[in-house]
Amino acid sequence: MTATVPEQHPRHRLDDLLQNPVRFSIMAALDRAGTLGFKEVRDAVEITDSALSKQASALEAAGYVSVGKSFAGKMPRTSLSLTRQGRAAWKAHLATLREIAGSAGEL
Amino acid sequence: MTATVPEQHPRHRLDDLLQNPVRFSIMAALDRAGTLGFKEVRDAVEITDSALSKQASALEAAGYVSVGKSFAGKMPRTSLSLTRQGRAAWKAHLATLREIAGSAGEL
DNA sequence: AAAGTACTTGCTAAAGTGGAAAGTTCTTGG
DNA sequence: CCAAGAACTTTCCACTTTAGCAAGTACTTT
Repeated sequence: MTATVPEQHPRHRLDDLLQNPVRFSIMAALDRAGTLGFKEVRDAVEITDSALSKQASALEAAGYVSVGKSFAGKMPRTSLSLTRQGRAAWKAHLATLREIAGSAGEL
Repeated sequence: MTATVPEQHPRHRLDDLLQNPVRFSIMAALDRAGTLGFKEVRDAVEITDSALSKQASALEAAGYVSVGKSFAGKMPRTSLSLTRQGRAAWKAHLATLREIAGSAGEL
């Protein structure tokens, strides 16, 4: 016979990092846009520089977003984009949300 | 001319209460099932009695779920179900999530 | 030299959680 | 009648997360 693995609620598969609405929104914005500048994300998600800086660092540390430093003329430009891993985590998270909510046209 | 209301990120419309994965899962379970007993929810969502009791109270206080006390024989039975308001909040929350994630087949 | 741009970091205070354990109110077994 | 359970509830508490503000860094512009 095949051993039955104790089913766990899909909730346990939700990504802790993506639970937070700010990070969720950042990821969503990047997923849509591909790459965005610091200010663009800040304005799109409507948060303070401080908050974005912190959350972006958290996402970077997790390997979900890559932070690129370049220059626009002489001024520094920080651009954000999803890493392959980040995109995968994002899709998995959405799939889990759907699973919990009941995939049927609901969500 | 018509005054332009400063657009706000849909994130601001996410329901704080439904942000929490446990409460999110409880709501999802009740939305699907209609009514569930305390133990059923506890087992479905995989949480401790303590946690469910607390979160259920929070949802009740918010007017999202109605907690019914009845008897199964002589033993008390607590049953939970969504209130009209709770169902509305649930749908709105999902709609906002979809909006942020990018409604296109994504989520 | 002073001010500004683009971020980053330190600090703090408030909130949100969960687990363990004790408490409630009944019911049932000995 | 008393000890045990069942079905929750509440208290206590330790921890984690976050936001916001203020200060700091590294340049550039006036």
